[in-house]
Amino acid sequence: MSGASPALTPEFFNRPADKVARDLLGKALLRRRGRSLTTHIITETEAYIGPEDLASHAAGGRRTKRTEIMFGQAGTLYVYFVYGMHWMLNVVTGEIGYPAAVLIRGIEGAEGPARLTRALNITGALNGTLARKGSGLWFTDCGSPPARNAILRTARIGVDYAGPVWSAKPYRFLLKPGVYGRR
DNA sequence: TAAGTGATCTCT
DNA sequence: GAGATCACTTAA
Repeated sequence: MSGASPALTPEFFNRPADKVARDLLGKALLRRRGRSLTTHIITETEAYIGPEDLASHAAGGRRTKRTEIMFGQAGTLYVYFVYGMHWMLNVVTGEIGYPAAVLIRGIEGAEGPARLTRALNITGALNGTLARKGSGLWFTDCGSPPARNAILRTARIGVDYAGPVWSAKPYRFLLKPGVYGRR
């Protein structure tokens, strides 16, 4: 259960973002820095889905230098800087030309989107790279997927600016406490 | 509950 | 160029 498992492919990510977000729970995030390789179970994700999604950076189909990545190849890493101090790690999903991504919000041992990027030393240097084995960061299967009743769905965090409808969408996914040794 | 921190985007 | 905003965390 480590770098030996095959990496999740662009095909895995070329699906609706909410499905990808759900399926990433219990998967492994692998980080290589020099000779060190670490493996981390994903415990929390959020989906940002398409031009209609007012919580998304690409809401309204907005294409800027920053959001351009979200329109690109599924499986590409989207890493951006926010609040003057935090890096956020996302993976692009869906067809090229359709802006969508999944925010990785938590891994076992580092719950919280900024905490995990700090723990794994993830920065904008990874922005725009394809997540694949041999790059600095990629994903693998990690045993059998969690049971459906081990997964919680809630509204997304910190997206009140999106208005009542879109901030309430149940696009946040997390493993129930106790699953995969999570406390 | 509020401060911290700086890139990014939208107006002039 | 100026001003607002921000997919968060920490310390109180």
